[in-house]
Amino acid sequence: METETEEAELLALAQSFRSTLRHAVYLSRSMDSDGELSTMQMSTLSMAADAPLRVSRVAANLGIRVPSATEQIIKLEQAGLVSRQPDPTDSRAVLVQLTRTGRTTWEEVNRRRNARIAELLGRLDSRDRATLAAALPVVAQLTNHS
Amino acid sequence: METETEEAELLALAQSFRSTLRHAVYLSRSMDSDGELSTMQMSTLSMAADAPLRVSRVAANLGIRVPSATEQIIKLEQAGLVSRQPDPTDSRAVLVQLTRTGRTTWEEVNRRRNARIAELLGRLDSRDRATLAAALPVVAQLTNHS
DNA sequence: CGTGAATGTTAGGCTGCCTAACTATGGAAA
DNA sequence: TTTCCATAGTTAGGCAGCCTAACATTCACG
Repeated sequence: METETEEAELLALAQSFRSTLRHAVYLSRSMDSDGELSTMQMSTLSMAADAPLRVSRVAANLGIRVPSATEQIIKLEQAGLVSRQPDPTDSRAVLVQLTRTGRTTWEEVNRRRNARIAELLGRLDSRDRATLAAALPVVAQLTNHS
Repeated sequence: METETEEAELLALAQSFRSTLRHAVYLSRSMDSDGELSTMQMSTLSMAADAPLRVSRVAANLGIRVPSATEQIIKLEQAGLVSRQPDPTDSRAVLVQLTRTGRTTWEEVNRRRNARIAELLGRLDSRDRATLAAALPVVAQLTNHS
């Protein structure tokens, strides 16, 4: 029964994957705990850095509900990183956009976090780095499909 | 300047890695939202499944503070999945161990979540699966070193 | 002994998510 | 035009999970 061993291998991989997922979450949390801005807030700024967007778009991209997005956006607004303007083409909607301070802060935090991760990755030998790099798009594929 | 391009590549990889990390967290959150048990609670059960252990060990392994671990453990206790016994060798300490219900529940939830991830992984072609499998230990290495 | 370290628990607070209920605008159909 | 439903967002209230500070108990050592 070829399919049975395949199934077993798949389950074994799934278990390793889940375990690694925990590690990843752990790592992500430790990134957040520099106190600056949460990963979610950084993601929000990233989106707005490309172009102004609606609250509902932010919520969808973050995978959270609209009221939760509103909450986060209001915090970013109070921190002066983001502004909320009514959408001229639809006055029900609100456009979230980066302020100048928001952009510079975002760039700087981004730089710092990239450097921190780069430092971690730098400890790997180049073979491991290549392995990791190859796997990143696969993970992206996994989450996009679901 | 060879080292400069290396540095730039490392930063680029770091950026991709951070982005993928977000995806991973997203995926992990969606796993949790089946309502059953949180990933952290499952991890706690996993530890206790091996052998009874102290609250402080649970906290250390989960990367949280002792009071937070106490909180989670009490919830697991109230759910009947875990029992708290004073450590016979040190009556300050508390040993967390699985109840019979705890073990069967843990096994079943584990099975279900493995199956869910396996189903996701099954959609990948075998080449991508191999790439992913190769990268898992690298990620583990990353988080252990930090 | 007695004093400082170690182990947990309790109390109180914060963040981030949720649902339900509401306001206001848009759009289409009578 | 007017009515009515859908869409966009906010407000209110609640819950989970983390934190620090303060505490009780036990241990271990001088």
